[in-house]
Amino acid sequence: MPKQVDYESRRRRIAEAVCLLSDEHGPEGVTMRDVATRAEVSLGAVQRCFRNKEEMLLFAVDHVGERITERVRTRLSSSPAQSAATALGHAATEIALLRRKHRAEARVWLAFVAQAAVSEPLAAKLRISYAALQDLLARLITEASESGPADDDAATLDPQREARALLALADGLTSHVLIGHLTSEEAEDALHVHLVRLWERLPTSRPGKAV
Amino acid sequence: MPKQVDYESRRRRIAEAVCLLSDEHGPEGVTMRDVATRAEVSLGAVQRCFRNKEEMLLFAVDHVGERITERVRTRLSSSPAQSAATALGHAATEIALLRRKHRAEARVWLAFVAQAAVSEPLAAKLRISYAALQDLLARLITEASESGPADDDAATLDPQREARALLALADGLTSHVLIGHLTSEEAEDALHVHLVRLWERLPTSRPGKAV
DNA sequence: CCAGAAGCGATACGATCGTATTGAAAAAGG
DNA sequence: CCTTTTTCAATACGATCGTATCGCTTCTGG
Repeated sequence: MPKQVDYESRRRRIAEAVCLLSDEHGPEGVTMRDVATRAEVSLGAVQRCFRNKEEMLLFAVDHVGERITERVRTRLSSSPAQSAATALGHAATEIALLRRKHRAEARVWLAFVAQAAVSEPLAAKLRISYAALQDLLARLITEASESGPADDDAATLDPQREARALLALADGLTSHVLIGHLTSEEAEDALHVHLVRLWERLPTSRPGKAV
Repeated sequence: MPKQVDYESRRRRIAEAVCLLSDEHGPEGVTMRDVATRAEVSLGAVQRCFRNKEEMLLFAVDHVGERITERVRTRLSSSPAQSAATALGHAATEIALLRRKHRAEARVWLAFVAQAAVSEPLAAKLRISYAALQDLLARLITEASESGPADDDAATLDPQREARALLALADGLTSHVLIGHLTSEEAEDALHVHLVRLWERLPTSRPGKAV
């Protein structure tokens, strides 16, 4: 066989280029040629990595999804959760992609979400990422409510329900920041308020204050 | 002069076609030719109505924005607010575009939001619509909190802050429904819960139950 | 050592896009 | 009634897209 190339790393490299270009012109605005140029490979190389453009975009959205969920996870394990509540705050803030550093990632994500409303295979990929994020949030909420005193009264909070709302709020805030309707400070404030109210409803005795 | 045509009505007719096609293929996927066909006019007619494609898309997004805000307004005036709280519920549900009937409108809106993250003039248009919606929500929240007993204690709720969060939540829920991560029932439930908790914080004596 | 499979960059091709242009039809003014 | 101006539909044009194809290089298995 001929020169062996690491296809996996090349695909990732191309996915990075797709993200950079999607950030600039939207995912539909990226061309195979631009991707090749940005990834510093030939057009033919891109074609050999992916059968067609759609496959390339699908791979890229998977790539972004993994990066985001992974970053949330590392953020959680790095600050080893003084309390589940603060961990939840970190996770939510991370998901909202509010930091200016991650503005590009947020734009890419939003662009793919919009595209997914029209492309079912893309939507399927996104659902996987969203389900993972929601489960993660729900788990944190569960931990947070269990870390409190024994919850004597019956059902206090439905973690999945709370996670759904939190995830939707984070996503909505992110898009509003992206189009300039909100400043990132306003968005962060809204997220903060939401979390504080969530904690107030936890059966925990001490009214947590950390964020 | 030659045959006089009503340009304004034609522009609206074309905008409708743009919406229909954006719902199917995304706003970037619409072509001038398809728009002309769908609007049952010639390509030349479309060109005479709008200098170029971008102008056409901008007009279309304005059109959708007006339709949405107007529908929210009429919904409010039609059910003459037994209480400001129920009016707020109606408004939020309407904004979230959760009804299947308005799924297309929601898709169009989401598509334009994503596009706006890349196109500043489009973002400017969207900001206007969002500001109008947020103000409307804030006004309703204000009314709702004033309808209660004299709020003796100081600041109880910041209407603009609550409106921001509510709007973001509605938007996030809508997009999650669109990509199939949530059912419209789950989204409606999340919105409902959020509103109930909002009312619990109102200085109103009677813990309102209507939605 | 060498035949051949696999990877490579470059180019070609057909389709489709937005926009420009063209010539005929139509309505108002003199 | 005829000129003039506006509108119309249709076609032309250049650019750009995704994809297919084609030699040439490069490395491995026998």
